[in-house]
Amino acid sequence: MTSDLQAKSKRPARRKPDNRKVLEDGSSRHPAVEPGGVELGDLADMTGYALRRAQIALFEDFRRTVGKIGLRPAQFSVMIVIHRTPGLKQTEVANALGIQRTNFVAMVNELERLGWVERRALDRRSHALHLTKAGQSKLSEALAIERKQEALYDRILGPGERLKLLDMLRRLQVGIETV
Amino acid sequence: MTSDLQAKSKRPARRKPDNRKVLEDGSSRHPAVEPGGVELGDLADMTGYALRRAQIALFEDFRRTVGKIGLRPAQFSVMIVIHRTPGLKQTEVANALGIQRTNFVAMVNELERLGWVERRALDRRSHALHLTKAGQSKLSEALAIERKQEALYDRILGPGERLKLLDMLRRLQVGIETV
DNA sequence: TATTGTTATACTCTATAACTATA
DNA sequence: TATAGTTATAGAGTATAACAATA
Repeated sequence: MTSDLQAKSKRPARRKPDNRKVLEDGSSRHPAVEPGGVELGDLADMTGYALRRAQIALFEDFRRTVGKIGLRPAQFSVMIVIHRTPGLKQTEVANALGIQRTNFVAMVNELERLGWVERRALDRRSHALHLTKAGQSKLSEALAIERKQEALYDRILGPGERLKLLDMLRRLQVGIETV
Repeated sequence: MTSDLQAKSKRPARRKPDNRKVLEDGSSRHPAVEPGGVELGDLADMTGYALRRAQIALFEDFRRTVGKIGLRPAQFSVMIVIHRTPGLKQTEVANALGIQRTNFVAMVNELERLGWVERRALDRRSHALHLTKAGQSKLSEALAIERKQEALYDRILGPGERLKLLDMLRRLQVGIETV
């Protein structure tokens, strides 16, 4: 799967035959091929690409499940943080989640409009964020649904594997951010 | 880390003290805390969130490195597929990468404008995509940089772990998409 | 009739600059 | 002077509908 790029490959004109190997050991060595039968080439071995496709799949799964009760992923994450530590300021929540405070304003506006979050004046320039009763019950619903999906991921990956995945993802993220 | 949500927690007013445990075994049990010291709560154990943050970190890394020579992630992926199988039609490449053909038009326009990709008429309604010489050398440069980053990810994760991560990501993606 | 490429459009997410009022 | 919130704005990325030309 290395790329002899500059080698001016005397490649047959178009669409080379499908030589994909089926490995003997039955391990899930990727097919490196998408539905249409088109090969992904070097892309199939790249961490960032695998990460992107998996993340898209999980977000779509979120929208299909938790999304059914009207929560988007970002809103869900905000409500979890506020529930965990009531009274945080907007900037604190935004920073914790990697959201810019300028984009966070509209988000809180919408969550307030939906009646799930409220701003309480801390002093005259900062707001403490809290979940309303409705927000707490909405979050509770969402967490229950999400827990079921995590169970699905557990079954897909096999025993103990999901926790290993979480650990690797965090190590990778932290490792890259601190280089 | 379970959420006693409906339990109407008689939680102390604000900002509970930092009770995070440092595990004895030195394993990388996540801190569940972001830079500002704000806890992520249930979010810290969710696959989708870990995936999202890791993916953002890797894309930023991509922009810092491969991005330096003027390629964005999506352009990179398109050029890899075209290089792997020259002569594919627009729709084929777009499908393989999960891009809608309607959004793919502007992408190919830009890649053509940059002189890296060319459309060749197959018949009078479909175009075969090919890399130009400049496109091949640009891709070659990009692949070399990307390979170095993969080596970094290898070092961060430890021996053999990156391949295990790739395998888990693909199994998770396929598992979710085929439910 | 189905396919291929295309335009137009809209919505979300994200990024930057600049402003206000407060501490 | 620095901070918290805000507005305006622009750019990606992504989604749908509709259309023309062609197979």
